[in-house]
Amino acid sequence: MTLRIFNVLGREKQDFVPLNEGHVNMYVCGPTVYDNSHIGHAKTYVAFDVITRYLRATGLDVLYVQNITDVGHLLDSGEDRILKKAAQTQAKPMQIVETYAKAYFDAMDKLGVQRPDISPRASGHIPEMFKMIETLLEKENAYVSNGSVYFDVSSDPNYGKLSNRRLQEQEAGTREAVRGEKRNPEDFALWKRAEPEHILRWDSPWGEGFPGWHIECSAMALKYLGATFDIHGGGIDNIFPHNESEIAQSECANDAEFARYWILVGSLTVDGIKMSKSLGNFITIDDALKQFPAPVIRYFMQSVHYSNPVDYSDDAMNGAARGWERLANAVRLARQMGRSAPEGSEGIAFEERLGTLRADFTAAMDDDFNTPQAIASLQEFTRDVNTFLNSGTAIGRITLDAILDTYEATAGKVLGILPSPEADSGSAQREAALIQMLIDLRVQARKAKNWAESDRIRNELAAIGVILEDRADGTVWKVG
RNA sequence: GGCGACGUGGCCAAGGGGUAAGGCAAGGCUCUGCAAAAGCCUGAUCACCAGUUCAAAUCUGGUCGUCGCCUCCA
Repeated sequence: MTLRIFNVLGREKQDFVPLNEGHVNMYVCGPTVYDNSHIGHAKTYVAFDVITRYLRATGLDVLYVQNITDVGHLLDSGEDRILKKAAQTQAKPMQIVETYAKAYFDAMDKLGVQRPDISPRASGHIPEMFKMIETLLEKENAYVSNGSVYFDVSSDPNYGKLSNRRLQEQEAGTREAVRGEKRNPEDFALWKRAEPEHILRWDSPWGEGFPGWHIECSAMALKYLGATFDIHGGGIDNIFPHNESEIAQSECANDAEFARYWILVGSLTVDGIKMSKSLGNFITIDDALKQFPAPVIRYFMQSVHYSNPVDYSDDAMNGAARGWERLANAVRLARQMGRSAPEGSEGIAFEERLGTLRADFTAAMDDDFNTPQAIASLQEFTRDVNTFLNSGTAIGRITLDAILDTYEATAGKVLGILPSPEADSGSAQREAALIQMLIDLRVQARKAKNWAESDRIRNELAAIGVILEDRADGTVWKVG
């Protein structure tokens, strides 16, 4: 079975064949760091995190580049969004950038998103952009106008091939101020002349200015991944004009195909509508983490295929939380049983079921990273695991470890949704020992049928977040 | 107006020509001092209409509806 990917370029599912066998070069459009990251970012970057993890799990060597945009883009008011924020907070632009770049990485770390191999910043690649712009000028794909440089869309017959947009059909609704400088309204800026009040500015062959809206990705992708690379990712909302323009610039400048596979992620809405500050439905990742643990958020994001839009709502999140809980409980039970299990391989016949789960999981992921299907496989598997663990038959350490290894290889390493293991630190061990002492006391009370005392211990532990569950073979605990 | 996605049981959501995965919720049951956890059982003909076909939720055309993009956006 080979991996198949829905290539937005061409809109069909294709066998994935890397340019260089065994290696995958991937570029994903990163965030503009001018504010806290929200759950829409979480959806996109969790998706590419899982994609990267899966590619690596299949043995591919992935080089994952994701930019940090820190040069600002124009707002429709004509203001630069980073400058706008800087004015609001009386801070220097680069202070804003630094603050939110850190916040972005913090948020991603908390979500268990593995960091890209390279996180290049636009502001550090101005020379690379110059070079590409100059090439485009030499080849007459671009022209200078009043201190700015524009890409001449009419010079690229392929413009529109990703988004299926043909020029004539678009509204010519560009801002008045800029329209006069362009030959065609559809032309986009490679370099923009800086007005006097513009703080973020660089010297350039065309005067002081700042980079256009799309050139950074083209320049950085070229630098780190080469003219042609395997996968370009991002949010579907950037398909036009951003991704389309990236392709145009790069393919005209490099005389080579740009990205071979385009993977674009569906957007996230909140209660059915797009997040926006003015609507007050803007949910940051930190807000979400106050309500739900990271694995639940990941589970939720992956319960819908990456290419589909997902709607964030209390009902959906609570459903995801309960569903995740079921998987997590089975894993935690297996871990607990492992601590007191006999060393042997009793119950090893269950291994056959481990094999089918791995096969089902792989088949699902090979089919365009079908995480909802993969999770369904895990849920069915978990039903069988629960039946097995609760069957009362002796289960040896080797068998329990095999079950846990299987969870780790699928839900853990690839999906990143396993509950964190109980820490091995000294204080955690002390805590566990104390809890065990209380459990032992309660066992005495239960033997004496002292239900009041038994319930008191359980309730008081519950109040501090330790949940006790009585099983036929003893009492287990978990942090709730 | 143009481009694109989508409409599957109360909710979330896979599938996508051969007769509807999975999760949540609900009800019943088993286990159980109670609780929790876990397991078992119960439910949809796939927005609507018209075609193609031996066969359609899956293909084609149309209708209605929802969402996103077309200006920065993950």
